[in-house]
Amino acid sequence: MSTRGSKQAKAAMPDRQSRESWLQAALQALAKGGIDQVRVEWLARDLGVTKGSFYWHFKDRDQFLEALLDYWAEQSTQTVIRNRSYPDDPPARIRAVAEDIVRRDLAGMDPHIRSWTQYDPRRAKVVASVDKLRFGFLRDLFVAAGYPTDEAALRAQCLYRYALGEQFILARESKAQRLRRMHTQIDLLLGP
Amino acid sequence: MSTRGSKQAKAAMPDRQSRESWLQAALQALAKGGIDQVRVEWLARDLGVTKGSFYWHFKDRDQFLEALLDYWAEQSTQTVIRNRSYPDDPPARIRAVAEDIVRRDLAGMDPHIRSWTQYDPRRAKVVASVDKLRFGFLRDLFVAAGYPTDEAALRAQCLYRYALGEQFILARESKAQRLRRMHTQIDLLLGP
DNA sequence: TATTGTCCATACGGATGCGTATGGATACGC
DNA sequence: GCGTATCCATACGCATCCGTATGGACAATA
Repeated sequence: MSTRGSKQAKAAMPDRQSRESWLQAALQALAKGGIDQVRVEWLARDLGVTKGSFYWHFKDRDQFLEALLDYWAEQSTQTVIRNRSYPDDPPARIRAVAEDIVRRDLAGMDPHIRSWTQYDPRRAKVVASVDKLRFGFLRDLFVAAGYPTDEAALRAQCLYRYALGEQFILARESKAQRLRRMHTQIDLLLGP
Repeated sequence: MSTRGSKQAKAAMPDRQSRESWLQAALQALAKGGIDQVRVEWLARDLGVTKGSFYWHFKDRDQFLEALLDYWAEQSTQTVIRNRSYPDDPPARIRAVAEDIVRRDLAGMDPHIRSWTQYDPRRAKVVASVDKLRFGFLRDLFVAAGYPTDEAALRAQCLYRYALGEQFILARESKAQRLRRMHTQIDLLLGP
């Protein structure tokens, strides 16, 4: 974690930030309180530096937010990619992917991301492409599990929205509870 | 619409605002771009008045946001209440409620509400109570449709999260498309 | 050691939005 | 018609945050 400089990372030079460390900090701030928690000076304080660093790495806040969205999209699709190389057991893979969605730290970020991007066509496009990728992957798994294409799409949509909605329900439940219920849910969707 | 004064509304006195007209405007702003679009001076501009009005009706912005959340909660649960007096055909009622959730103008507001309230325990509590009410209503319908309690809860959870997730998917689809797919979805959940 | 490149600190100007103070306008009871 | 209550306009101080300008610290290279 925390890719330090650009060329080498020897030992000294404390608190030198990289582009990515700023993005990482922003992602954490975003997860905590939405996009209006992503303030240049606050991130700087979190990182222990000043704005000077920020404006060296980025042109301005807008461009930074652009990069942030891309960063999120990349992180959010790695979940999918990583699960491509799973043993050839569709139901197990479905469970794995769904679990991954719940388990990741990125969980809980979606409401903020979507609230933020909803009314900006450019940004909405990025989110839509993430949705498309993740959904398509789920659908293919249902197809692989033996359902005809329509049926598979339907069930994938149900599961995807379930996983999404799961992040927005503010009930105080343990992760274990959530996972268990999601498993039951998947069993239902893998039924007849 | 636009409840005018407090006592009577004769003819003159243009642009007198009520508490509720402020809340209504705020709700619209919220739906458009999240909580940081709810700014006192912007709402004033929208309503054609100045801040003076705002600070007559409300103590400050915080108290106003408090009231706004309650206002949303009230609006969001009216959907449920209204459907309590529906003919005694559980599947039909399920469809009606689900449609209502999609159709209402409050649809699309949820991501903003949840992004806003997620990390504030007091506010999260309000949202949680709304969820509880709406979910409970759905679950009872599934029970009425003949499922045992666990099964009913499971299916209700699936449907509720589906309806929630539906608001967060930014895909460009018509309302008709969404409704049609939701119907198919419900058929799946009303299956064996 | 001198030089260059990388990264950050400091200090400032400007914009924006919150909250307050005060007075004005209109409607209503008497 | 007069006083009072209701509701809003105007103008101000204040804090916050963005972006820039400028110089300094440190490492790498020669």
